[in-house]
Amino acid sequence: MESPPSLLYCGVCSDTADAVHFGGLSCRACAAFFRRKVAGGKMSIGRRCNGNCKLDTVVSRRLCPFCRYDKCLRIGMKTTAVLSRLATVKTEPGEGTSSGSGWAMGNLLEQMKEAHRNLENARRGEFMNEVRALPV
DNA sequence: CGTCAAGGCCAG
DNA sequence: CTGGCCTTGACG
Ligand SMILES: [Zn+2]
Repeated sequence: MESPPSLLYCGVCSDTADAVHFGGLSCRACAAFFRRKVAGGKMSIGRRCNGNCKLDTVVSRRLCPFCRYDKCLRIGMKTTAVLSRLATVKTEPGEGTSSGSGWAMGNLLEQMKEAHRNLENARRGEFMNEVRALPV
């Protein structure tokens, strides 16, 4: 089948995504980046942006590795999905509110706040990492 | 059995 | 470090 590439677009760089990754629309690049950042915990960012960088293109996204990570969480990607395919956007156990996924509902804000909370934790961890990652 | 998503490894 | 392709696993 000539699978039409027009359907999924990366919410981070607007690149063509072949599928949804970690609960968020992302291209392989962003997915791999996210996974390596979370799963591996490696990568030296060494960038202290306030998160006001405008990541909209395939070029601006690579300028700020942290901003990309920031946007990744905002588009719906969650670190909990890394190393676990059974953690994406699914009806989380415990929430039996009729029908409806965790998203697109009243708890949408909850998800957004959760992502933002992760950002604070991530930024803090990144800050310590970049400070300690200083060579000599 | 088929499809979708994640993980791993490779190349630039 | 970034982007991509391939492979494997799980779920439907
Ligand atoms: Zn992307």
